[in-house]
Amino acid sequence: MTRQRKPAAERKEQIVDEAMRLAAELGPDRMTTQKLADAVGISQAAIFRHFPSKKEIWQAVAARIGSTMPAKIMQSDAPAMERLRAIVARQFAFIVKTPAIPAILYSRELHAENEALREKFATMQARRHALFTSLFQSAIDVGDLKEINAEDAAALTLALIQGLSMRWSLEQRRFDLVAEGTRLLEFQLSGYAAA
Amino acid sequence: MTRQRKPAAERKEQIVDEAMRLAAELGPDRMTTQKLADAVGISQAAIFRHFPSKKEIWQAVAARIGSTMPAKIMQSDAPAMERLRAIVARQFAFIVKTPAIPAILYSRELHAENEALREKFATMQARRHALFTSLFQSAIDVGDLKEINAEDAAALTLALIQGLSMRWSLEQRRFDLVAEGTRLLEFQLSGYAAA
DNA sequence: TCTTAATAAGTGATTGCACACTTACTAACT
DNA sequence: AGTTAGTAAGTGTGCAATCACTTATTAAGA
Repeated sequence: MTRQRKPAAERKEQIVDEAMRLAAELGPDRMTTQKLADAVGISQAAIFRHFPSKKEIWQAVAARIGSTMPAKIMQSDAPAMERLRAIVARQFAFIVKTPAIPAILYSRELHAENEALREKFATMQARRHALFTSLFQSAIDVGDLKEINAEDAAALTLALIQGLSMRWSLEQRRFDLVAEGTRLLEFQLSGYAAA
Repeated sequence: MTRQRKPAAERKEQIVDEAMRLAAELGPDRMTTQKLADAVGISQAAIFRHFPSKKEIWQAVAARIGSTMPAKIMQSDAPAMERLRAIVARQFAFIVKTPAIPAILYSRELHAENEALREKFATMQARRHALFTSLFQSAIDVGDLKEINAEDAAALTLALIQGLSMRWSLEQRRFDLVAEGTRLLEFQLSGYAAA
């Protein structure tokens, strides 16, 4: 076999790429180092030159997801609900572009044994809940929304995002996540408009 | 080892019981026939006297879940939103009593290779969506709710149930699913009340 | 500017373990 | 005595991880 050497940094990136693709395609538990090696185009043993264990590969994947996640900022002068819409839309679009996210995040198997992943998930969750709550609250404060419970509204929005993207992932991505997601968000928000 | 014989029917029930418990605890993919045998208190080989393959165990679990699922009927003279509340509450309560449900239903691994399960899931999903839609629609028709899109409201309610119970399952059932769920449903419905 | 030593990135073969499933035998009920 | 529910000890497979070894790339000394 003709060897195709690549610098380690590049190869590691490639391994992470393929790991994410395979995780989305087969499910995290069905991704073996052999399949991963085949996808990358190197031997199974070579995988372990770049990562000391399979677990480390998942850590790298988690790190990659974390680092490419769109930053949640936007020009702060836009109305709060516009910002919320933009954030949610961007979130859905990101998931569509990175289908490994629901596959990995919602996999019980990884959750059960990967402390770091569980931690990361909980933190993300809490941060988004706080962000959404503050957005709802400021929209209420300026009178754009009626007097609702901002925390509940935030929790409902989060459940919407998660429930929908999980179903999208399980149903082999058969429906248009962005369209369906933004449509349902629009519907949810229409109930809160100030009288 | 002292043998503890039991009639096959009883033993099969017990195996299904433990399979559900372990699936909820460890995730379906982490449930091995050895762990299952330990939990039941028989040898691993004995499992295969009662089920020809592991796949058949999952079929039996699916059948059990299907048969114990609460029927969705209620006295039809109650207001539609009361019926919806009752159905959703019962659904959450059932999940709490049967935590294997989200673990199995939302597992990619089983989804990927168990055609029957995927089918069942899709059918359940469609039926519930239709039921919820009709309930919302009749509440609108009698003037209990304002003129909203009943299909969207139903979809949002379903996403709420699924998103929340998945998170409850992943987070090791750390929060009170029934309380949180009914609270969020209440909140969702409050937006639709007729003016 | 050519050797040449050092290092980086690969390979095929193997190990050890966990798994689903099988086989040959055995004790308990009727 | 015959059937049934069990066991102990296997089999083969797939897996992550390791091993001894090879080839490509880089860099230093002449």
